Amino acid sequence: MIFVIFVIPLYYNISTMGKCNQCIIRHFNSFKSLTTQELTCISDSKTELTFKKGQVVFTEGSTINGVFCVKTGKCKLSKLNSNGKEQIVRFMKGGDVLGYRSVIVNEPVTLTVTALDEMKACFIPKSDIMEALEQNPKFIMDMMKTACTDLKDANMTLSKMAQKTVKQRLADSLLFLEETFSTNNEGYIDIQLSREEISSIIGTATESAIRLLSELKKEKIINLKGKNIQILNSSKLRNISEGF
Amino acid sequence: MIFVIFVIPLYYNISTMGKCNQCIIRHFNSFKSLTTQELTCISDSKTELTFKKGQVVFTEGSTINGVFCVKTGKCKLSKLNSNGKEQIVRFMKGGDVLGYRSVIVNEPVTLTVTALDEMKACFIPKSDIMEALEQNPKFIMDMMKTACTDLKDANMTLSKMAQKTVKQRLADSLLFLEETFSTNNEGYIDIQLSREEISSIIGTATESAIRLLSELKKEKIINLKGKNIQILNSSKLRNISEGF
DNA sequence: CTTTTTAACTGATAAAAATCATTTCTTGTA
DNA sequence: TACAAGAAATGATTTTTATCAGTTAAAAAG
Repeated sequence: MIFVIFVIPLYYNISTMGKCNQCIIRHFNSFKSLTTQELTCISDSKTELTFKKGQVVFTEGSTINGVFCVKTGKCKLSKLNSNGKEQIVRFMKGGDVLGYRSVIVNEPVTLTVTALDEMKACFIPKSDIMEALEQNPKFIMDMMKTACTDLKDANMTLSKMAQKTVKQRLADSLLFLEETFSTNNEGYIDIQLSREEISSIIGTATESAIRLLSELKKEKIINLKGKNIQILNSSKLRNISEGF
Repeated sequence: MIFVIFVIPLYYNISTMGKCNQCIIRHFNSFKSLTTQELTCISDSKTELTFKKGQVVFTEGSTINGVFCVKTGKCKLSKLNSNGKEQIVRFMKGGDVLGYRSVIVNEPVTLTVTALDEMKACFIPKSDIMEALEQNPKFIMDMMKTACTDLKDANMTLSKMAQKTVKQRLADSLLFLEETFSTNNEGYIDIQLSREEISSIIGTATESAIRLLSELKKEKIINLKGKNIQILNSSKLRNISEGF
């Protein structure tokens, strides 16, 4: 049903919408539970931001005073390790809410967020979010469910990371990326990542990631064109991921 | 302040306490936010359970109709991978609440829980939990914070798993186990794990875990006596964990 | 108290992955 | 358009880790 709502107004220019009330994106996240009054209140205090590709939204350890509701574009959430290597923990796209954990627990953020393409997001002050959480039981329940789902995903990823080989993890990540970001009209996964970033998802050396991508290409399981990746044989990829 | 409450009634036999009102454990989790009335209600419908070492509380994929509030003992939360190997995702002990994610999202559980020693827990029916969540804003906020903290920990673990070597992960895990379960009067970490379980935490072959434990023993960084592990030099262990 | 079973350990070897070195390709810029 | 800088790719080598095989030690069963 949500999709119907989305499909109809595609010809809108989302980025110029000023009122939360009219924002389609909210139907994809917990903000759908907010009342008209709450949305109006947020509309008045929110800031619309645009991040360029590679621009950092916030850095691990910093204090943020609100959440970012992603409207368009994509970003990566990563952690810098003691050896200086980046580990990508998850991706976010339109509809996702950035920084809610930090706001709710009232702690600095623990992840660094970097835009992967031109990304537009609304910054909503902490006070508005906290007030809505306190006043609106449906809203807090929805946020809670988001947190729980994120937790489940994190545990799943953890278990995969720990037990799969690099090749299995790469196969798994490619399938995940296609599922999350779909494909463009040429059939390529609709996200542009450097080889280094791919290696940061699967937690391996960049050279290893490159080598394995080339292998998969040679085996005609994927197709590579610059940073574009196309999955040619997803069932084979699934088999690799499962270790067959 | 919470600790004061705990220290005084240590001579109670916790396991025979019938009333949630009088239960000390709740001061360590979200149940501290429940009203007397809510606690009384839960008291009436809860079941007190005892699990033997090795006993399974619930299995991945099953549907549970309530949460388990752990009173004493320890358990492991794990996931079975396609290759048949277990991955331990986290541990729980007295004060922790098991299964809340499943109850809130209304989905089957995604982890298997197994007791690691004699474990006592109260089973609280879903209806009681959901009612309290809906009625008591402080309670849902506390649960939310728990979920957020669990999420942060899961992301941290994920990043560690992905970027550290097996030896680094082992060092890290030993420090974590000591921090979480403290040491007994002989100085050993107060949890008994098989070598296979240790390898399931760090995601490696059992033989590798054994070999690295022996190495650490030879280097006088740890001491081993059967399943008991004592950390002799935690700063060296920290250095290993950080890759120095 | 033995026997049986299971877990812990050790060595040898194979496989996987990281590192280092170098080349080729892209991309942005003068 | 040419050039420099960075990214991607590839080969050679080393290190790490898994697997296999076998021994020893500990725990459970009779």
